[in-house]
Amino acid sequence: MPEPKRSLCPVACTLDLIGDRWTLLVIRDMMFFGKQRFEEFLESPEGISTNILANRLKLLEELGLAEKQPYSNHARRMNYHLTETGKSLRPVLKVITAWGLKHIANTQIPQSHLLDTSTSKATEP
Amino acid sequence: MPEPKRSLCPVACTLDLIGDRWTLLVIRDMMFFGKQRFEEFLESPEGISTNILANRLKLLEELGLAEKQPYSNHARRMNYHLTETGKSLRPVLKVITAWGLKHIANTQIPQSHLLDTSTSKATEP
DNA sequence: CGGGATCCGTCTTGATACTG
DNA sequence: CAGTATCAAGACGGATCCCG
Repeated sequence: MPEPKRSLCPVACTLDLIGDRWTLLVIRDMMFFGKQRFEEFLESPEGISTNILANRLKLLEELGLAEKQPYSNHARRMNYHLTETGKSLRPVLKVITAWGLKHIANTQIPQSHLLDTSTSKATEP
Repeated sequence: MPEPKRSLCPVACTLDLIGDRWTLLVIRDMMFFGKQRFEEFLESPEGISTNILANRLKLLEELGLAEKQPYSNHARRMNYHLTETGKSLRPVLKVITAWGLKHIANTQIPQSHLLDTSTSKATEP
C-alpha cells in the first residue's frame, strides 16, 4: 500500500537527464557557440575526453535533445544539432549563466555567446 | 603565452558547484519543502544515502549556500537553512521545474510546492 | 584525417553497517 | 537522530586502436 516511491519530481527527473558534469556543457556548446562537430566539442576549455563526449552525444540523441547527420555523403563528418526539445533548454542555460555571472567571481561570457541579457527574447523563432 | 585554459564560463563554474545528482535536490528540499533536518532530507523519494547527504550539506555550507545551526542547546538537532545566496538559486530551480513539467511525462509538483507559476513573483522579499 | 570504440588505472559515488 | 567508516560500484581521464 505504500506509494511506489519513485520520484515524479520535475527537478529530479530533469536532473536524471541532464544533471551530470558534462551534458549541459555539450548543450551549451551547441546552443551558444554553434558547435556541431565532434572535434569542436573537444576544443572547449573544460576538456571533455573522447569517450565521455561520444557517450553524451549518443545519450542526447536517445533523449531526443540532439540529432546527428552526415555532413556530406563522402567524408565521415558528422553534424550534431539540437532538436526543438533541446533548444527548449535555453531558458535553463540562461538562468544558470546569469546566476554564475552574478555569484561566482571571475566568470565571464566569451566572445560570441548568444545570451542576450538585454531583451531576453533569444534567437528562437 | 596560451591562455590558462581554465574555464571561466559561468555555466561550467555553476555546474562545478551544484551540477551533480544530489545538491540541487537538497536545495529543492530546503527551498520548496521547508526541510531543515537531516532526517527530513533522507525522507525524500529519491532516497539519498546518509554519507552523500552529509557530504552535500557540508559542501553547501562551505559554498555559503546553506547554514547549520543547533536546534536547541541540549538536543543533537541540527537545523539547515539556505543563506541569501542559496535562496538566489530559486529562479534556477523554477526554470528546471517548468522544463521538467513540460517535457517529461508523469512529472508533477507535489502538495506544498511553493512554485507559483502564476505570478512568477516568488516568495522572495 | 575526423569520429569514434576499447581498455585500464584512478577518483568519485553510493549503499550499508555502525557509532555517539 | 545525526552523522562516520567501510567497501563496492560506477564515472571519469588518457592512451591507444580502429575504421572509413
